[in-house]
Amino acid sequence: MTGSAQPRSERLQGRRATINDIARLASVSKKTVSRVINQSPFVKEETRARIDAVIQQIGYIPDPQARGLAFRRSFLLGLVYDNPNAQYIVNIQDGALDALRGSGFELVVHPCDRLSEDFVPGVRRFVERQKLHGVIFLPPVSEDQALSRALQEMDCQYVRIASVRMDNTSRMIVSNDREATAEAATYLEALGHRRIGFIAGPPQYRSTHERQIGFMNALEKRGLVIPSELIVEGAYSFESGVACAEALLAQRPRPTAIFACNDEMAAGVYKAAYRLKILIPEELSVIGFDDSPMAARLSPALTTIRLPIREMGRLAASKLIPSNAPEEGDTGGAARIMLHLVVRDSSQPPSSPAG
Amino acid sequence: MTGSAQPRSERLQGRRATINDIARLASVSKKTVSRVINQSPFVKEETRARIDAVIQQIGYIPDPQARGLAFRRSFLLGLVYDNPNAQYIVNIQDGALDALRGSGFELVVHPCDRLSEDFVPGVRRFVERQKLHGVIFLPPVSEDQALSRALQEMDCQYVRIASVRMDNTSRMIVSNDREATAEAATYLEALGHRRIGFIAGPPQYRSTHERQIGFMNALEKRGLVIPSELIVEGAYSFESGVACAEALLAQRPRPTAIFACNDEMAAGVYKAAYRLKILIPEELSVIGFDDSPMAARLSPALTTIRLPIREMGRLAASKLIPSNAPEEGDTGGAARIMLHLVVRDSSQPPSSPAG
DNA sequence: CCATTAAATGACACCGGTTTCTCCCGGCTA
DNA sequence: TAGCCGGGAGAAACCGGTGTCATTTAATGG
Repeated sequence: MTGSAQPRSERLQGRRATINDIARLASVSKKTVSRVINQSPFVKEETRARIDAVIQQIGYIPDPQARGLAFRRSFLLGLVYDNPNAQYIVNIQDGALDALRGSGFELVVHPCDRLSEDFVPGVRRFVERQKLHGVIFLPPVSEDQALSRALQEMDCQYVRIASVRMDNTSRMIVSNDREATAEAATYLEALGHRRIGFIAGPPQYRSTHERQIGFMNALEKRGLVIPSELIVEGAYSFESGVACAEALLAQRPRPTAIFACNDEMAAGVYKAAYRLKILIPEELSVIGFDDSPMAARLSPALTTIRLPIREMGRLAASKLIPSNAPEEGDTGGAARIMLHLVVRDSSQPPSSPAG
Repeated sequence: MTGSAQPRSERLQGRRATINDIARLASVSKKTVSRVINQSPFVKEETRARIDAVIQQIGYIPDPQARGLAFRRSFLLGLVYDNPNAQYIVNIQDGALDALRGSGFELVVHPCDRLSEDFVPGVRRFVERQKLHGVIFLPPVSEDQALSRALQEMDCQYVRIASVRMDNTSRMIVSNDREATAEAATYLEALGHRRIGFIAGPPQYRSTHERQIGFMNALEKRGLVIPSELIVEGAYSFESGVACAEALLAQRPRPTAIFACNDEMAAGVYKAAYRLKILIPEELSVIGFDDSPMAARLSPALTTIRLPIREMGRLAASKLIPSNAPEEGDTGGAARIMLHLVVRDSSQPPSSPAG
């Protein structure tokens, strides 16, 4: 009895089970097992059941490397981003991973430097070496034209997350930055603000223009034009936010509200106000953009435009993996993400309305 | 002439070059090319040079999937973390990717839920399916005993990032939380603070105990014992920070300083102080822990203990990849990370020293 | 009942590498 | 000169799957 123990795992000592083991145990060829794994319709129900049973019993999991080798494609998705944005990446990531759960795909992260000489070749190497199943590009890489061209000839599907549609062919997750900033502008105007400072982003980002256009147009519609001295250009960084806010707050009459094109810069506004002993929101209303984790943690909590980052990541990933039920709102090409203003404690009517 | 053009890329039309192409072009067997790729010493210098030349010229890159299949191991590193900590993960990640650059390894991220039934099996599946070359565990997963046991039998090297040494065998990146909080405590005491509130973390984290012990011991050494009503237990979350701070600030006499065991909760202290119209730092000094991106963006900028997260990620990854020059400070087993207090604007001597 | 056809399955090569084993060759020893 | 040794290189099998195509089986028609 002792020698012939271990009835089940014949010859499978410690080794991971392979497709051959399953084939042998189910008395079929490995090809048929392969058919079952890949859900081929040409397998008799009875055979499929038998094979499935063996797979279950053994706890067999096909090797993604071997599968990928044969498929000439991996089961990896790439997430490509440029360093500076660091803050929200984890959320995109978690959203994407949400969509990937149970799909057999994994997410490989790949930061890069868009200004480097090696930017496009680097991304290209990454995609080709790993034979990625798909790639998600975050802004600002998602807006890069050179990369866009390189991708055309690379036989790799990808999704871009950006604030404007790039072309009609590729898949995108587009946010309606214009309408969102319009909403913020309308809100401020309705509160009674007339002297409003605007801190824009750096010109190389598409979102910069979108946000500014939406904001200004909405104000103009309500008969308000912001003088150019109240529009300053930031760099989407905290430090630039401080500097821009100081410039704005040095003017007389002082603006009663400042809209910053992202939360980082809005935090900079807080800092400047703190230094100048200007109270938020009593003497200055502040609105940001992103609803980054920090927004709700500032005191007072920042009124901002919510970017449903996680949801966007989820959508992007789900566009890249084969799935039976297409995501709701998935029109095949671009998916529009609706942004909205989240009113918190950093905004209120001006104490002494101008005009 | 027209027909026989394209002199170089014989038969290699659009296809990616393989080891066979290199072998053919260099007039050697594929095995010899493989030897060159893997830096085998048994290749004549002349042969190696010829092969290298062809590789360069063609721009050949070995396929990691095929290589992995033969090696029974992938060229992927896993980064396993539990969701809630989201904030600093990107930094660990970028640090790790720093170390991976050019190594041929890639990083696969894998969030998980430590409280789920499927936690250990899930991580196990991840590691085994992908045949990971190595894994990095972040706290609190890095402290999990069940996972630790499961890993023993899994033939996969891993590094744990944590605040205490777990055992002597496995590789770790350990931070000296005790000494760091001791430094903060000493600093506060030296400023003249006598009534100091302490917001601890949740008991299931090892770091919670470490930080508390270090803090309290240092104060005791200087003859100061914090009464139990000034020690409250938070959950490492913003909301818990608010609640704990409100509890502390409701006491009379009010504490003149509060140490929160992470920056999230410190931001909560800011919030509570803001609501109660208590000025930081004039009426209340606040110290946090982590030096998260938010710390410097709060107003006033938060005095906190800097966790060199990025550096820790870099170290962890470099411990997992084969490298000629071992990292400095790499003693093979655990690497100690030194933390230090970063004094910013949220701390100053109390306005009316107690005692 | 056999021919015809579609469904179901299997044999074998292949994906792009590595490992194992064998062979060849030149130099050294006996 | 035979015999041994070890560096250098190649042939063939293998890693664990999939593609192609042929073959078997079952279902249908005449």
